[in-house]
Amino acid sequence: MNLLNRSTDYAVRSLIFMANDPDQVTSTAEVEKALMLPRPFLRRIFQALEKAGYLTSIKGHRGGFAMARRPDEIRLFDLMVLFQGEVSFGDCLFRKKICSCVKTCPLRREIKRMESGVLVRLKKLTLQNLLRDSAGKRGTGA
Amino acid sequence: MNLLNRSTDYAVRSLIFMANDPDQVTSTAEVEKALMLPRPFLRRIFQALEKAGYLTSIKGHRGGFAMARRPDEIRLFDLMVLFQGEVSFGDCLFRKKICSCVKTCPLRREIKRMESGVLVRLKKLTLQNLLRDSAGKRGTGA
DNA sequence: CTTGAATGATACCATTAAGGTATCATTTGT
DNA sequence: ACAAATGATACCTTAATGGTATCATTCAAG
Repeated sequence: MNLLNRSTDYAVRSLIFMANDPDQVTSTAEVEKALMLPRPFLRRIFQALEKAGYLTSIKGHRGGFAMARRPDEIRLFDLMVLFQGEVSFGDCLFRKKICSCVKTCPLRREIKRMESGVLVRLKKLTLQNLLRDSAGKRGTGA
Repeated sequence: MNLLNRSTDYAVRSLIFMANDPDQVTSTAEVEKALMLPRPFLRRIFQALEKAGYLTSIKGHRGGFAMARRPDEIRLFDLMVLFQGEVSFGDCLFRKKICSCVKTCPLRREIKRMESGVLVRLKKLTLQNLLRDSAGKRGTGA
């Protein structure tokens, strides 16, 4: 199982990388090289980040992307929503409909309880928190 | 996202159902009828539960399955392992190999922290806990 | 004023896993 | 003997994920 999918994961890694030089313009090519992530995929991710307001894009020769928000304004939770949709552990599995017993289902109740614990943490966790630890210069980033 | 997949989910529902009459032999046909779950799929699930020691099977006409363990000995966590494999939030996504930075990756560290919170709960949670709440007779089970 | 390096927008593709079905053999109560 | 059950296993279908490709546009630099 994975809490994050690739898009989210790559987005976080890239943002950490870029946040080490917040004013610099970074091209997908650079990120590809530095983090060894596939460029076309990165492009799609960055475009999404741009649309969502995390990055600004600079077009043309020597273009690229630059941070549009401070790292403490970027929450992991929001990135997950962006790339994975609703974050939830307990989508009812009962034949795709909500089963009649949602309200009382003890199993779901427990699952939801665990979910909310994780959600609290995810919503608190910002890029800044991750940066603090990954300390320092542009290297492997993570 | 879902913490449980269908197999686990159906397994839990079925076990709850069966545990309401622990000594009775229950056929997949009955469970299909009562819980409206697809019989061939249930069969596969029950066979797995039997192999893993949760159920005993009675072959032949009027056969079926019976509980082989007490509900307080059946942990959700173990069912998940059985039907979903290792329970983990943070399988490294970095191109399928463990990336060089596993040890220090701040992202992974956080993910693992959340994971362990959930694992603690999952390992504590038994069928008995779920039964207590679902209270009573064989009905919709949940 | 052309060239090449970059993004914008989008369509396409391939693989895998999940969910589910089908089949044939065997067992066993009636 | 028959019907109703499991044992074992192979097969199928679909959707999501991860990733690629393409064409148009922008723009700095020579």
